[in-house]
Amino acid sequence: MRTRDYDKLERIKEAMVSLILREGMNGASVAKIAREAGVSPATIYVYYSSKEEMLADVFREYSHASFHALLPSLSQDLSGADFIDAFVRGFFDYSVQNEEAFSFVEQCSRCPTLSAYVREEDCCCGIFERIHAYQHQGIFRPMSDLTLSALLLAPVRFLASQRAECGVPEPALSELIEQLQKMLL
Amino acid sequence: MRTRDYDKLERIKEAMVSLILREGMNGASVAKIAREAGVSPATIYVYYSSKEEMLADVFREYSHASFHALLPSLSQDLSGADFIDAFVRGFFDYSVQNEEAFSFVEQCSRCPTLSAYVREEDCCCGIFERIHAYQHQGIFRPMSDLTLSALLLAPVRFLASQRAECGVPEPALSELIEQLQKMLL
Amino acid sequence: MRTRDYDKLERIKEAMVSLILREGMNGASVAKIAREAGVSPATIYVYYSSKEEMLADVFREYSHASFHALLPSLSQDLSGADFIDAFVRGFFDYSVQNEEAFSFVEQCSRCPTLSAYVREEDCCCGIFERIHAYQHQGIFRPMSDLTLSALLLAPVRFLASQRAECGVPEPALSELIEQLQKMLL
Amino acid sequence: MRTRDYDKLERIKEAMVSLILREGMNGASVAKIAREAGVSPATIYVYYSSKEEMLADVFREYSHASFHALLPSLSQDLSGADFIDAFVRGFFDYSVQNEEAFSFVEQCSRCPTLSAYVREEDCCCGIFERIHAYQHQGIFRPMSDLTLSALLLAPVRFLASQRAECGVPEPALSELIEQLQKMLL
DNA sequence: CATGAATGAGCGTTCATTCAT
DNA sequence: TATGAATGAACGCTCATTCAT
Repeated sequence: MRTRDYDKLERIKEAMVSLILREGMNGASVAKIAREAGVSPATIYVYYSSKEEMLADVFREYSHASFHALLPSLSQDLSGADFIDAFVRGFFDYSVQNEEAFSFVEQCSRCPTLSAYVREEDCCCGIFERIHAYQHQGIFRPMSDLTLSALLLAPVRFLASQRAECGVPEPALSELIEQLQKMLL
Repeated sequence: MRTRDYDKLERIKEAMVSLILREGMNGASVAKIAREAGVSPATIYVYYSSKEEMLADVFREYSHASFHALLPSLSQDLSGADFIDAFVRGFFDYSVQNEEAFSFVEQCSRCPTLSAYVREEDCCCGIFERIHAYQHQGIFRPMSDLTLSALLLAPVRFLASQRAECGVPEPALSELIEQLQKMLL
Repeated sequence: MRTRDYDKLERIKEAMVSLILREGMNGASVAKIAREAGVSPATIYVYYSSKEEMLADVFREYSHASFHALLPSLSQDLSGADFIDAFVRGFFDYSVQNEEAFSFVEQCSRCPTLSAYVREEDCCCGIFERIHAYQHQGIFRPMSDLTLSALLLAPVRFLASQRAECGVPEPALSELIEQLQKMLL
Repeated sequence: MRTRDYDKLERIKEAMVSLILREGMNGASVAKIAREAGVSPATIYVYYSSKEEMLADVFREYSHASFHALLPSLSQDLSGADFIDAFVRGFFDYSVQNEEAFSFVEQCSRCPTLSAYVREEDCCCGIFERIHAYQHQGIFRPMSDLTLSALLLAPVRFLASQRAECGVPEPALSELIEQLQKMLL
């Protein structure tokens, strides 16, 4: 059930990420966000104590969201290959469908003043726990988490970010999955 | 008539990327850049017609620079495995040594208003030509350029960006190289 | 929520015309206007969306004001000669007493980027209606509105603008009135 | 014979008045004037010690020019009526044909910081001498110079300034001449 | 004489934030 | 809670002018 105020907060967050997708971090001023959300600038300060806090909060929330959204589809009994397939496709699809949130998180995570607010390992811990389980079973090759992130997350994000320009044909995704399966299993 | 002082221009560029590394895109105002470069704000407009043009120009220049710097060390007669090793280490080391430029490019390429100014394939074409040669010889597995970028560039950039926080131990880099060799050859 | 302070707005307008009288259009910067009005520069943008809009708005308002102020003293039952006398003296006196507004309007109406905002015939229509009535009665000589403006308005404005330097002795005004009566009746 | 440098100075003056006609006094910056004249900003300071001096000088020059241009056509032996006709039409035509200079002078003469540089009576002295001669002969009615200016100059300038918008049909000019003849003779 | 480079000061405007209701 | 008004500071940029050649 959505209360009216929940709507207001939600509209503020959506206005912010939408503006940031369209105009970059510089284009998202408090006044513009408020106008786009249909509230007064002062209202934003009812929910957040500063713009930085707002950015950090939403950055945190959206950083976790993609992984949380993915978990249900990664049931425990998948084969290694199917797990990789499901994860890569799920992560990619989610990023594409939530383009605004994805672009927002990508921008925040490169920004020196914001990146410290979110530690990647806190976001994808659920996923990594499952991979660790696979590794203990000998299904996944042993590999540091950092390498895993570099190989599993970075390429998918890259493809998702290229989609707007290149369209990322299905083959590239399949090709990537195939290579990752070869590499990780 | 006074002649242009290209040392001044260089200081402007360095001030800009340095500020952006420390404070993010929002922190790099024209006034701050000028102060840090030891010039007047107006001087910046002798060399660039707008802040956006300045960002785009330097973004373009630094985007190419890392690949150009790499080319000499990628001699034609390397084995496939050595090529991957040289490229990954070279790319990583360059990114770490030129931390400011690397962070600047990373931020720009995520910014919707700037990313269009630089097309990745225009930057790394020299590298890709060599890989295509390897592919024709059957040394590299056939693979689309997009997939190649996703697998070769994105993970290394990821590790380079994590270095500040995690320190990226040598093992992770070796591990990555090993996996990439398996995958691409 | 705070309510708009129309006294503040009035001070802004007065500061603007006062500055423009003293220093010309170039001398009236937003910052100076704000300082003189005792408000923040940003406050001006609560009431006007740009400096140009502010100039145009006040130009429009003050252009109408002098004619509106005159109407009451031009009662319908004046003889032709008395009408001319009352109009000329009234228009002159108003211009002299509201020196700042008068100078402001004179400057704006000569400025190519502002003059289009105000059409003279929209300002003095009340006056011209009365003259048309006189003309229908055969009291005023038939004459195009343009000629009427040239003969009735332009000379009075000229005298008003000369006053600061020459002091415009009373005789000149009487002389003018006398000639105009001869000409128009 | 025009030397190259004379051309340069002339181009600067023309660029200035042209810009001021198109964009108003605020739109005519030294840089824009220089660009439009095809010279360097610094070159302007070879001829004038400051922008204010440039404005004042050209204001003075162009203020005199219209009256000087008129004198030849006002031969001594004209009848009073013909003199008025020749003067009004000549003054009007000159203002229309030299639209840029006319608009420039009109703007300068209303500007508090510039108007002091030019005294009207210094410009039209030649004309007024002739009128004084007519007055001594009893052809022109006795009248103060101020009133004369108000009646002869102001209305014509008014019509000239309206021309751009209203087109000032010939009739208005004839009508004005007729009235002025009635009044002054 | 003539120039493009260089500048400190100032431009019009918007910023993130707080005030008063 | 929610608001439009209000703001000092800062924004990107241009100004009139001077410098060095």
